[in-house]
Amino acid sequence: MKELLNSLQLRVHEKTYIKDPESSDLGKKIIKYSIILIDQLGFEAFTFKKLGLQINSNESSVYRYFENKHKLLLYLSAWYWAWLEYQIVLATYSIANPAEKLNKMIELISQKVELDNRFDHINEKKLSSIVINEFSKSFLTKEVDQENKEGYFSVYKRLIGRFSVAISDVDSSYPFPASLASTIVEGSLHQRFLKEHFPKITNCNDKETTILFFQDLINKTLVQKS
Amino acid sequence: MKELLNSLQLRVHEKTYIKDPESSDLGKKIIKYSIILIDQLGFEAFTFKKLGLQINSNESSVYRYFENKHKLLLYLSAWYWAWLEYQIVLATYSIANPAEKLNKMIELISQKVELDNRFDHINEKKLSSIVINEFSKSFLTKEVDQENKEGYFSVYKRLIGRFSVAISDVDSSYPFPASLASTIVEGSLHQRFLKEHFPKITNCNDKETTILFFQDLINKTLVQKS
DNA sequence: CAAAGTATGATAGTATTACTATTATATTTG
DNA sequence: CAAATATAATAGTAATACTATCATACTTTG
Repeated sequence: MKELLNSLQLRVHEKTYIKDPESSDLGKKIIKYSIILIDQLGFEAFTFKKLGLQINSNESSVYRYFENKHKLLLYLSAWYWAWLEYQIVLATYSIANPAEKLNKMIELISQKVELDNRFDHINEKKLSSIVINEFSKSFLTKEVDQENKEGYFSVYKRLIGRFSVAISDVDSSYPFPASLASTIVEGSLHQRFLKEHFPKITNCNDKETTILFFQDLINKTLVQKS
Repeated sequence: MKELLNSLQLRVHEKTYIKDPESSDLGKKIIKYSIILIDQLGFEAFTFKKLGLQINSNESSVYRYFENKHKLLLYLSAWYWAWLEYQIVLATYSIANPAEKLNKMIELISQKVELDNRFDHINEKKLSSIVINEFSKSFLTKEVDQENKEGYFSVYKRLIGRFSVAISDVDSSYPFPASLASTIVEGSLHQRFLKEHFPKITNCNDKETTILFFQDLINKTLVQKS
């Protein structure tokens, strides 16, 4: 089992890249240092030129992997959501009780991310910061409908779908499972942002409170079948 | 009363602008057409050059009012939140029952915006679209802490504070009033975005359902004092 | 092992953006 | 009418977001 996990590779929608970054050393370097640089500089100040400089490679070489930095952000986000989905599926697979399962899912999505050494070139902690700070920018665009149609957000939507199903499994009569699911997923990012930058408009101040807030929310909102 | 309202002018943090756009015809034209253009092109493709062209003025003239388009977005957002706050305060001032008051607040923040003809040069419908699509970009930056310290987000935070107080007025024992408040305000924007672009991950499909979703959420989450 | 193919690097070039600076002109005010 | 102020026009700069071309190095395969 552990060996299986060690050779794991997450599949990301192949339209996000021109050449698969997992297919070469340079590609992996691009991923590794783009995560470091975007986290450090922010998405706006990040450029392929700076990335090329950082990895002792060339701007033009980066362009052979990704069309532009927006597509790179789509790639990184998709990877993150796929990674989280994987964790969630694995950790909740064997939980039979629907309420317990949903609570576990909320814990996994709200908690502080820890490094996953199965993926050497990806710093999941920094990547989760990027998702918190930049993911919204990947869909708040004029091209969102076209890109959605082309499937760039399918992993993200599938994850929300899983929450939606888990919600309905707890309370099949609840009328807004999808909205509650998307509110929790988006909200978990937002509360973690507020914790860092606008502490006065959140009560979440550590790992525990963020989880408790959302668990309390669903436990009160949903009526458990007994 | 009506006359009073007609001469109304909302105050926006004076650091967002170099010269107050309300103080001249050109300034009002800049506001009016920046709303139209940002809504049309999206924030990324919007430039002061295009705006100058649109209003038969000059790029350099626009720069005399706003340092850059980011500050303009801060201005427009602050105006929107001040406007919404005003509506909410006015509409709920006389409601004594806390639960009824909070429900009304949620209605006002979740509903589709209608034109307010007291402000001739501002199209509130388009402005609300801008807030839905672009507001997050105004704080998801590396400069957020500095700008927050300088007060650019104070109206937004004050509005969330009002929700937080209203929540505690309904249920003083509820442990996460600020988080619930920020989740509702952010969520109301997010659900309206999803309704347009990701309908599969929301149950909100019209004005009513968005309001009902959030009202249902607080009515179940909060224990009313009876 | 040589030829061909592929990946990367280096350099140059373009259009656009996000400004700043300067000067000219028009309008307002004292 | 003079002075002050607002706006317009033009030019210029550095950076961005690419595209194109060519050279070179490394890899595969016949």
